[in-house]
Amino acid sequence: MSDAPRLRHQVCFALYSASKAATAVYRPVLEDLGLTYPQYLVMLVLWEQEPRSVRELGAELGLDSGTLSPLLKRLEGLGLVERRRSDEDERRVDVVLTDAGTALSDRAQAVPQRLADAAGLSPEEIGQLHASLGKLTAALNSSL
Amino acid sequence: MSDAPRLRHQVCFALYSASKAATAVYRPVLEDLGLTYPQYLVMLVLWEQEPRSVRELGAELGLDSGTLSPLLKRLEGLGLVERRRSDEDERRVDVVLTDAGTALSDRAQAVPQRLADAAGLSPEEIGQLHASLGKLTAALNSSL
DNA sequence: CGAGAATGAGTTGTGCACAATTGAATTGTG
DNA sequence: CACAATTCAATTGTGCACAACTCATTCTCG
Repeated sequence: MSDAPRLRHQVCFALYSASKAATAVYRPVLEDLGLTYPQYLVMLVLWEQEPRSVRELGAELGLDSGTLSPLLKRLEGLGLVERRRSDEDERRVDVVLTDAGTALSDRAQAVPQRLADAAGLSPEEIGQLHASLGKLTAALNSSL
Repeated sequence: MSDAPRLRHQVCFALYSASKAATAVYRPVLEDLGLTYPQYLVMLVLWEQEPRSVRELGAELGLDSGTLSPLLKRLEGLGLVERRRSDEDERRVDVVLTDAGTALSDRAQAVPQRLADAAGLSPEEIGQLHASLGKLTAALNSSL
C-alpha cells in the first residue's frame, strides 16, 4: 500500500475546493452585476471607504499591483471607478467610485445571502468556520 | 453608516484568503520539487492510482480539460507523466506516471506536514475545520 | 543639501480557472 | 444498420495570481 499523501486528507485541498465552490455560487449572481469575484472584492473595499490607493486595496485584499492594475483598469472601463494620481504623493494612485459604482452597492446587497442559503450550515457553524479560517490565515501568513 | 456588505464579515473572503495563504505556504516547498500547486494535486491523484484519464482527473479535482490539458502537457514536458490514447476508447487519454514521476512521491512526503506546522491549530481544530469545509463544499456544489 | 535606499504603480511573462467551441469517437434508438 | 445525441479531449479567449522588473517619486541620513 502506498504511503503517499492522500488528496482527500489534505486540509489544503479542502480549502482549495471550498473556495472554488464558493466563487462558483457567487459567479452567476455577480455576473448580473457585471463583476468577477475579485472585482467584487475591490468594490466591497471601496464601498466601505474611499478613496483608496492601489497600495491600500492591495493590503486589504492581499493582492499586488500586478493583479490590481489591470483589474482596476477594467473597473474603470466599466465606468465604476476612477483613478487619479494623488496630489500629496505623486507615486500613489487614488481610486474613487463613480456614481454608477456607488449605486451598484444597492444591487450587491443580496449577494452574501446567496452563499448563506447555499451553504446549508447553521449560523453557529458558519461563525465557527469563519473564526477557524481567520486563525488559520493569520497563522499561515505570519509563518512566511 | 453604510449598510453595504463588509469584506471581513464574508465567509467567502475568509475562504479565499485562507486558500491563498495555504498555497503560499506550499509554494516554496513545491518549488523544490519543480511543481506548482495544481500540478502537485494532479500528482497526488496519480500517486494514489494510475492510469487515470483526463476526465477522471478532472472529476477528482473539479477541473475541466481547459485547465488540465495544458497542465498535463507541462507535466509531460517535465518528464513526470506520459499521455496516451486509450485502446478501448479512443476518445480517452490515459495519463501514467514515468519512473521519475513515481520517484517524486518520496520527496513529496514532507509537504503536508509543512502546512500543519505553519497552521498553529490543534489536531482537533484541524479535524473540525476539515469536516466543516467538506460539508460546505458538498452543500455549495449540490446547490449549483 | 545630495546621493542612495525605499516606496508605489505599472508592465511582462508564466501558469491556473473557466466559458465556449471544435472535432473525433462512442452510444443509444428507431 | 443508420444517424442523432452524447462523451471526451483539445483549443481559444478572458481574467486572475504572482514573480521579476522598470521607472518615477519620496524618504533618509551623512
